[in-house]
Amino acid sequence: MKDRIKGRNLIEIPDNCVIIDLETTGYSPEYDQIIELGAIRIENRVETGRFNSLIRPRGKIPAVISAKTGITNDMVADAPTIEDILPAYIEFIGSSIIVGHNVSFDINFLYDNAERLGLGPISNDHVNTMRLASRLLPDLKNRRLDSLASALEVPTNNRHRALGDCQTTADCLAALRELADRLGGIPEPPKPWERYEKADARDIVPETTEFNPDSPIYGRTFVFTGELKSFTRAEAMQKVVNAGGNVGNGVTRATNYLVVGNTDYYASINGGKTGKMKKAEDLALKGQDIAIITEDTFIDFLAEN
DNA sequence: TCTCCTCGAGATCT
DNA sequence: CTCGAGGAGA
Repeated sequence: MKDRIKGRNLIEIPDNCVIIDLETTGYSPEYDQIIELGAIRIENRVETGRFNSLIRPRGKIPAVISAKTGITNDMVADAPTIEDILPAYIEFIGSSIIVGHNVSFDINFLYDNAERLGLGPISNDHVNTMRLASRLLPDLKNRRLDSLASALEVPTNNRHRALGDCQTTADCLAALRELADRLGGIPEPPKPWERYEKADARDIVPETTEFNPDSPIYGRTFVFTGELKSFTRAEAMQKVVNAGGNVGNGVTRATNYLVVGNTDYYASINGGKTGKMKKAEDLALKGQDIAIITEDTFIDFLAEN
């Protein structure tokens, strides 16, 4: 891998920045070339200038790229070369914070071309709108620019042309700023354990409408305690409702089965029984149709479904 | 059960 | 970069 002395990757929504986008002949800064440069300067949240130029590469533009961008060999026949135009582009950017969608892609192309032409390292601090999207719109199905714009109700024009994508990114940045203001800031990324879905019985809904009435799970109400080995608690609850059973968070008069996972930790600090286990035993003594079963028995139930 | 870590895989850009 | 799996320690 190539070592680049780049600026800092910031998590913020700057009031002053330059939004950039490049069109290239491919994904590799080493083997592919820039065929269009675009930039929009933002000062105090207002556009104060833009830069746009097609670039004539050495050799031909691959057909797949022309299909994607609409940039053809004819269009760049009279365009300047990267050597002609890059100094002006870098001057336009100046020392501003650079903003872009997956901005490392664009910066890497700029960095390598600038280095090759003796124009010094591109060491500007930068903001990646894809990262902002992860923080502010964590439920997005994907983080492509189209999806981000759609979620933020930002119109997209001239997609896959440099200036068009700059404009889309600029509009998304403004919308993300509003969203951040509403949320009181940019949220921290979820901790690894926070990425797992919480096991709240009220959130579990069946994924099917066809149940087997002969299943030992059908029509019965399950509650879990301890740490399950074969699946998360949410997954186990899902399996129950998918088999026509019900789930609860705690042991009640409606509970038929208490499934016990690994309770070693509690066993080490308590009398070996969780509160749910004590309550289940209590209800069983009072004649309730409730049984305490192991995770293995529960798995057997699933197999009979 | 809660907290926190590492590792590999997948995503995104043209 | 983020996410999911899996494990360590309390």
